[in-house]
Amino acid sequence: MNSEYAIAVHILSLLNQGDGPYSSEYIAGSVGVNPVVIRNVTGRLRRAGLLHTRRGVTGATLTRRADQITLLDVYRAVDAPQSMLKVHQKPNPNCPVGANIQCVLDDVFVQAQAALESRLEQVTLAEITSALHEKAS
Amino acid sequence: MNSEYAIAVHILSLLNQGDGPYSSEYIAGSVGVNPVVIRNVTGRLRRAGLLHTRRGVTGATLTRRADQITLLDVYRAVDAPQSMLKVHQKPNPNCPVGANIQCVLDDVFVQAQAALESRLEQVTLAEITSALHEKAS
DNA sequence: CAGCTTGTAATTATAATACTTACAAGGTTT
DNA sequence: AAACCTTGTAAGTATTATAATTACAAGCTG
Repeated sequence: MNSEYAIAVHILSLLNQGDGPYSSEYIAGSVGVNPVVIRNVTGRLRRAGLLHTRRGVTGATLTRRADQITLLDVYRAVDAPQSMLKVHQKPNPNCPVGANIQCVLDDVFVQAQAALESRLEQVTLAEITSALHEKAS
Repeated sequence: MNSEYAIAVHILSLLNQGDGPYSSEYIAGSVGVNPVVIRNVTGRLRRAGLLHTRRGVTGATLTRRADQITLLDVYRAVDAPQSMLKVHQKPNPNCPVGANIQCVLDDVFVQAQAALESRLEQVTLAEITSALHEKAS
């Protein structure tokens, strides 16, 4: 898991403040990374339909209200893995355990991942913004 | 996340078959990694109190029944991260969003992680063994 | 004692992640 | 139109994480 997910939420939180437009360079300053990283992440968010950008013109805008964007939407937008729990790659197919462990583990890992994603689905960008305001005051 | 967790479950599943003792080299053959990797993981499992090994003597044995070992026990035994979702490291403290995003995100990530772990807690080693037998038949 | 085992430190190899440079494509301003 | 911005992307480098391996001390057993 890389940190693009956290960066994506950070970007959307900024956009949701409203007083834009924000250039990729400005956002990069807030996030603490190179502007190219911002442009790559906004690219994914755009392809996922969460925001709108135009080549050559400064700023990005959300395509829908913040209470209509869940953290699961964001998770799926970035290149997040199917399951964060990794199965080992080379079990011995000649061993009764080795032959089937990947399949059995994958079942469990998918269920655990679903539980995690279900929790992310319950949090909206609007709630993140609220929490940020609360911390700031 | 590394694959030590999957390897740990694999090891415990082997031990739960009963017809041991299994040397680290034998286990390595089933898992598909170097014997040293097995010895490192069994070391963590031993320190977590899940199995018993002795220097110089072949084999490892479970310290309790398989239905008393959950996948969460195993997860905590290996060096699994507090949260699998990573917060970005260098947000700008002079920006209202950057100053608080880590804290807000961490709250959410901890909750999501708890949901995942709760699911792991519901699965026992005994159930993994059952699933393996079912697949094998 | 000889020959095995496990435990652990240290090293190397490989892969994942992060960072940066470079530049084309497109818009805006004068 | 020209100068100067912006975003989108590809490509290359640096850094870090992970995996694999070597080496050997500590310990058991016959």
